[in-house]
Amino acid sequence: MNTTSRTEENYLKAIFQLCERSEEPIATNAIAHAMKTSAASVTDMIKKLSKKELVHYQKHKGVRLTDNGSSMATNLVRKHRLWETFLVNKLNFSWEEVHEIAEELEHIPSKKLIDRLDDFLGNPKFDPHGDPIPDAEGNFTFRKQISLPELAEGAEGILVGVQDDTMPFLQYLNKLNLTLGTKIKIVERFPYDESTKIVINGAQEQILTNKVCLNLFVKTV
Amino acid sequence: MNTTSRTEENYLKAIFQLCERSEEPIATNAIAHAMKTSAASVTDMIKKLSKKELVHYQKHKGVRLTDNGSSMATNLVRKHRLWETFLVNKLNFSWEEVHEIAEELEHIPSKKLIDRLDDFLGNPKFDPHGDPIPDAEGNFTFRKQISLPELAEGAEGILVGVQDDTMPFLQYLNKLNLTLGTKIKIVERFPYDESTKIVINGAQEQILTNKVCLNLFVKTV
DNA sequence: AAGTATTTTTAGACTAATCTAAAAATATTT
DNA sequence: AAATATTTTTAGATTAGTCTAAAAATACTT
Repeated sequence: MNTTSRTEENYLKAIFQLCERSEEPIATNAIAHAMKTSAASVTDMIKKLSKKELVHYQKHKGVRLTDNGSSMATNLVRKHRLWETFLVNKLNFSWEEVHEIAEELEHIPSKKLIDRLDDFLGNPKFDPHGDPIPDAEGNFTFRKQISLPELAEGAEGILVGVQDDTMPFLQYLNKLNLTLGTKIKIVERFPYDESTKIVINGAQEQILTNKVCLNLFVKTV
Repeated sequence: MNTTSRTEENYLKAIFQLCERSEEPIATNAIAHAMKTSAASVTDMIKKLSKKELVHYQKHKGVRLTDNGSSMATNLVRKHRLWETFLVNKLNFSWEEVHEIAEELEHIPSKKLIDRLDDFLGNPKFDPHGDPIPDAEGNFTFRKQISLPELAEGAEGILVGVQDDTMPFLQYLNKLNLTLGTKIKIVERFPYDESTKIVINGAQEQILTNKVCLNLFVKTV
């Protein structure tokens, strides 16, 4: 059987996401933490993925995705983000509700399905959290974006993405009226507590903590 | 854990479908055949479902769904048929392609998802094969329909459903231009080989075998 | 009603994914 | 560089779902 189980897919996706943040091989423990499982289980699975040539692996040296593993993971990301877009744009879900459901939908296997869905949605390049959606060949669209702390005092930007896409953060942004496409102007920075005063859509003033600012991506206008 | 696995769901659905055709308890072998597995596996699973009170079961006496089991199965049918409708109506799949993909999609757990999908599709009452879609409470819409052999010679009907929804049959119907909504007139029956001559949409003449006729449902106009 | 055939259940083994606990390897500290 | 701490791997057990083969129960025939 040369098929890939749901569990294997989840490991591949977790490794892919850890790879994005580091050049180094990924540690067993890091994967165990991401997958909420034990290091022993990770070792077992790594051996299995290695046998299938989806990861490069040497004992005690951590793990990297092979080209094959990487393209499988990219395809999962594509499916995840397209389904999220469907849920928000067509079924009127809000951006913080969709992650969990998309975790399930991303494992539906048909390529034809996902390509038809892509067309149905108008071949979107970014998902409801501003993350890029790879195309059928695995190419990501890059956007020149900067995090809010990089935006100069007095400058303006459009909110185009978030770093953290978990429920609590997205719900907090909802409360602040911060949705994708919102215009943000940096009014003043307060070194004392690293907070930032912004104006939202030229109207509403707001103080943001540094933690929030680090999780917001804007493009300059 | 009071959750229901994918495998358990598939057994429930198979039993539900067997129940539709008989008043008698369902035999272990019948389930084994439907699930393409061994009788031994079925016995194991039946015990498990029985412990969860999803089926009534006595050794050697066959199996029936409990109210609980029945409503879970109905919900699976609802999900299956709504997804099929989505695939055909929104993603332009043809009616013979959708069964396999819907077998996967029906296991996605969110109730909110399926109710939103239902609304998005305009709360359809029948799927692309003419089968009724139960509502969120599990109620089926019944339609007065008869199979083609019940339609009198000279009478007309509109094709509203098929008994067999497997690929080969549906593809055969495609070749004959027989799709849901087609007008069928019985021209003449030939007792010699039990075949039937029909006219499709008042234009195309066609001979159908009894096997095909038995699988077609029409409503009279 | 006795014997045969069929169906169903039990028994025991297998695989995938997981766990805990212990052993081995690597990294850090003094 | 030795001692300690951490990380990773191994070993052995567990669970869900499956299998085959044999035993038990039921059904069919004559």
